[in-house]
Amino acid sequence: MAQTTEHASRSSCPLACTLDVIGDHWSLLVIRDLMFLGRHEYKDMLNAEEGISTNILSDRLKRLEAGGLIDSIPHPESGRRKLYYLLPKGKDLVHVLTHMARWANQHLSPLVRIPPEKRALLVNKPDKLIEITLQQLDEWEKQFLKKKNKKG
Amino acid sequence: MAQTTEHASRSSCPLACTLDVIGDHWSLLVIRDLMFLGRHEYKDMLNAEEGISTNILSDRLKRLEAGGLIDSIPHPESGRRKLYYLLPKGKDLVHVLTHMARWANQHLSPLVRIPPEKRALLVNKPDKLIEITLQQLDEWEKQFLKKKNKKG
DNA sequence: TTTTACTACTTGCGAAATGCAAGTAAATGG
DNA sequence: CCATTTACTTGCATTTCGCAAGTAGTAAAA
Repeated sequence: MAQTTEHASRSSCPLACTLDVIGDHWSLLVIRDLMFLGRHEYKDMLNAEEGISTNILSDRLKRLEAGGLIDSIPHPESGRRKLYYLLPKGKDLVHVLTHMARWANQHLSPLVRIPPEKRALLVNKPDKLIEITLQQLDEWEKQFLKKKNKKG
Repeated sequence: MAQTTEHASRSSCPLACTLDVIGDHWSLLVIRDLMFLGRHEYKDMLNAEEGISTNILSDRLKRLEAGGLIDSIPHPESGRRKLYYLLPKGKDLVHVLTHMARWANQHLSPLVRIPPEKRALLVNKPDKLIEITLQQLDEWEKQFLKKKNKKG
């Protein structure tokens, strides 16, 4: 149960404790990449439109790994590549992220672009969207983690 | 629709846009204070156990105000005091925060202290907890904002 | 009335985090 | 073998945060 951030909290408030783990700009974007966008490699996350720096990406992956939210395996096709994936602790943030996306759709909409089918689900059936998301993560795992029951 | 953070996003992703507004450690704690803990004054937030600095608190209040999430009025009893409160845009973050609290309860529980009645609601009836929270905010507003329909 | 205390900030400066761009080591691919 | 890819690491400038003192306005106490 490592406390992985420089804001080692003096608080026992649940929200403060959560923010100690994921309360910075970049950590949640990394989790977003893994959860919704199928970005499992360092270079994929690095090339996302938000423009994270290499040192920050590396640092955040380390922290999330240390906190038990993500893990990684060597890529099955290449020894120089690496695949990151969400552990259950990380997956359980799907509700937080989904409600954030709903909030953005409601309050920041001129800035936000969501594909229409996704937007429809997000607005009308958020639970269904969550379910679909988690299923897709399951399928990814079946494909890539099936050979080793590693922290599955 | 001001973009109030240094991370002016190059992204149209809803999550990235949300994190541009509230994706730092302190902003969500300010919103938590207003939403769940009845801390409506600067000095109350300053004295919370997380230990925010005066300049950061002042800065975050300004940003949240500029982003339309909160507003303030003079305290009815004293010209040197000030009351901050959530606008609808800020209140709509109740779902995000509630799910964060649930996540903490599930995954960070040795660190987290939640009063038993609240924990029961959080775990079993989160929607009820949200409803109660919003009602309490309504009542606060009826008491303090009733004299001026100010951005109510 | 004057003095003291409270309130919401502001400020100066050191510490910490972030961002940029170049560099490095290991594993391919040609 | 050389060139490219991949996942980082590093040096340094910039930005943000944290600490503590300071400020201006509004009471409250003497």
